[in-house]
Amino acid sequence: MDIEARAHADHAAALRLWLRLLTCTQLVERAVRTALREQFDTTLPRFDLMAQLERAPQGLKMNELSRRMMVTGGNVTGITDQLVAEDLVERHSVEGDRRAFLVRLTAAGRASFADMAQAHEGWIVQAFGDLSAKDMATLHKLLGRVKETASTIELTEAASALQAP
Amino acid sequence: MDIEARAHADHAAALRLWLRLLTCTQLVERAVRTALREQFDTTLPRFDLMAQLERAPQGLKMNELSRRMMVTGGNVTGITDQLVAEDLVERHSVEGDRRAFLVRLTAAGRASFADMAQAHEGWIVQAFGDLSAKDMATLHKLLGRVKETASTIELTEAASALQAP
DNA sequence: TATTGTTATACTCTATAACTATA
DNA sequence: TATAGTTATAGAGTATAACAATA
Repeated sequence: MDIEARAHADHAAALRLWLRLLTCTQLVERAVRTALREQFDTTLPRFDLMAQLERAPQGLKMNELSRRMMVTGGNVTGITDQLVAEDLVERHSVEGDRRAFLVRLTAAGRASFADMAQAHEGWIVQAFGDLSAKDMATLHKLLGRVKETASTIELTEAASALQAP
Repeated sequence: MDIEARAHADHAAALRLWLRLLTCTQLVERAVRTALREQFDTTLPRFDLMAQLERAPQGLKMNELSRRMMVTGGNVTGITDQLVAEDLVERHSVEGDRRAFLVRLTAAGRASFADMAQAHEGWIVQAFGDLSAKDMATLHKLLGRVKETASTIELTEAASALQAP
């Protein structure tokens, strides 16, 4: 196979891989969203926010939540407002910076999250359950490299892509 | 490690794997959506619909587009309407079934898609470019098994999950 | 001036359900 | 009755930008 043909084959393989990655994620994500709504009357971003707080018992600032959830600040405010209204999380003032808050789970929030997390774990184990521990480790490792690369994607301008040497 | 501990470890591995899969997909998907908007003033579902038609030169019926794009029919109608208005796709009547249409790319649609597909290929190759052909094949194969499993997820009721023997 | 967080707004994306026309 | 497609609507999810308060 000459260089050009190999490049073409690699490109096709990358595209196939991307479509399959997208399909897998959509299948699992859709199942999780539906189940969260039907069984717990909540949404994925709400679950995600609570999951972040569960892992950070000392609490997280709004901008840190925003970064970890990969969404902009306004959205975090809205979700936090909802959860505060339901007594699942609390805003605590921060010593020495009157602009900021630490958001924490309440006791009720921890209990609620524990229920959801148990069910969630079941759905995820179902989705990946056919894989051996070794297969899961392989996938995790390879996707780790994708994650590194993808987080540095530079969006080539269409024009310059066509003009590139 | 006893059975229970192994189960716990497997569950944790499945959860980690799911989070990484989700992160990878979100990173790439966000880059693609942004680039499609900025460089081609279009959206991912529009691109997806045109990609389906590119692979089916004879055209596809609305319900087949709906199935392949994994969205419900009303959405396909809306996207198709937009693309028809921009002369990128056409609805052709079907012999022998006056309810149905075959949707096809127009010449302008094929040209437009060719431009976008070239840029898209570049973005995807960037995202997965650090992987060898062998690594891509491994990922593709393992994700194929995830796809099979995930497409049959049964959403256990919260109550029954807790009561299960 | 820069940062933290909020508010207001608009748009994409999707599902649901009622509907029309045809099979 | 069932199917193909459309319409109307509601809600999730997100980004942007202007804003207030504080650093």
